[in-house]
Amino acid sequence: MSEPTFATLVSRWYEENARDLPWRGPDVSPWAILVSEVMLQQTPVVRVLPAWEAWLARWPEPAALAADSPAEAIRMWGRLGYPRRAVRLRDCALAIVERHGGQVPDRLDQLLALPGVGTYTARAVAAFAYGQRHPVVDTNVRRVVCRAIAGEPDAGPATRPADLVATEELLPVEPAAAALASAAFMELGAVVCVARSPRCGVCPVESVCAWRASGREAPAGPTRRPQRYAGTDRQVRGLLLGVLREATGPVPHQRLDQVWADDVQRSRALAGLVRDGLVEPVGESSFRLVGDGPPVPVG
DNA sequence: GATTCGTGGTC
DNA sequence: TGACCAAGAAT
Repeated sequence: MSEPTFATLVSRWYEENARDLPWRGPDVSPWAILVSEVMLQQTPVVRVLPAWEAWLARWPEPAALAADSPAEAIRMWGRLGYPRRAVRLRDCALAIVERHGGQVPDRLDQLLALPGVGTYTARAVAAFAYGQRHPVVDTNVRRVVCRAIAGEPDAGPATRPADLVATEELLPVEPAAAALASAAFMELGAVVCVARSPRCGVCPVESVCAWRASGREAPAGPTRRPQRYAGTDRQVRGLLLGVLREATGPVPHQRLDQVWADDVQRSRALAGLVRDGLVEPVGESSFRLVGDGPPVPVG
């Protein structure tokens, strides 16, 4: 008998220790999995849980969401952050209806062509919803592979093609086992091989970890610029959208003016929300979430 | 490739 | 307490 592979070690650990997340259930639809993946883009699991349940209770399939307004999608999105994802997810539902008869496609190229679906999400759906063999590399997998295999403290900020190659080489040949291994890598990175204080004492691959062997050196070089928030356009956008989200229908600009004193920055933020398809002008002096009521007369 | 894009929790 | 972080995508 040969030594168990890296994927086998992590998969065994996963089967004993995985969190009981609802989108991992046996009867979860590809649509529900797609929704979970989009919500989980940069948003912690604990905040996604209730939003995912509510979203699918209201829109159990793509056609239902496609038939509703962007405004309702934005409201249901709540405070998950990056609300453009809500609009894109609805655009995605429209595309699924128009291009694929309302069924989430199972081909990687078709998934990638959907709004709001990038390299990670397309592969995650293909693997977790359809059991295909694709490397699925998110920030967790990237960190696990960089540390345990390459022996490096951490990876760069974005997933690179090399990360996909390195991960693919770890996957079992059999597709279902490969999909399980991908979920296991993600879980390990999310729960054990975490960014700040990795729990090497309970790690299933501690004995073969290259980073561990090298003494767990800290990341080198200048740390990347921290993402500040206070005072940015993002904060102003969030404040503006908060008012529009709580309102029903158009809001006079005077009310929006109250959320931020700087006219220039406030106007820029509002224009950005309009450009991004989140907000639309109504008449000369009001704004609303896109589609939040009857169509705006043109001309 | 570097930026932009929310929100809230942790240490 | 403010820096850091959380299943990325689009430009």
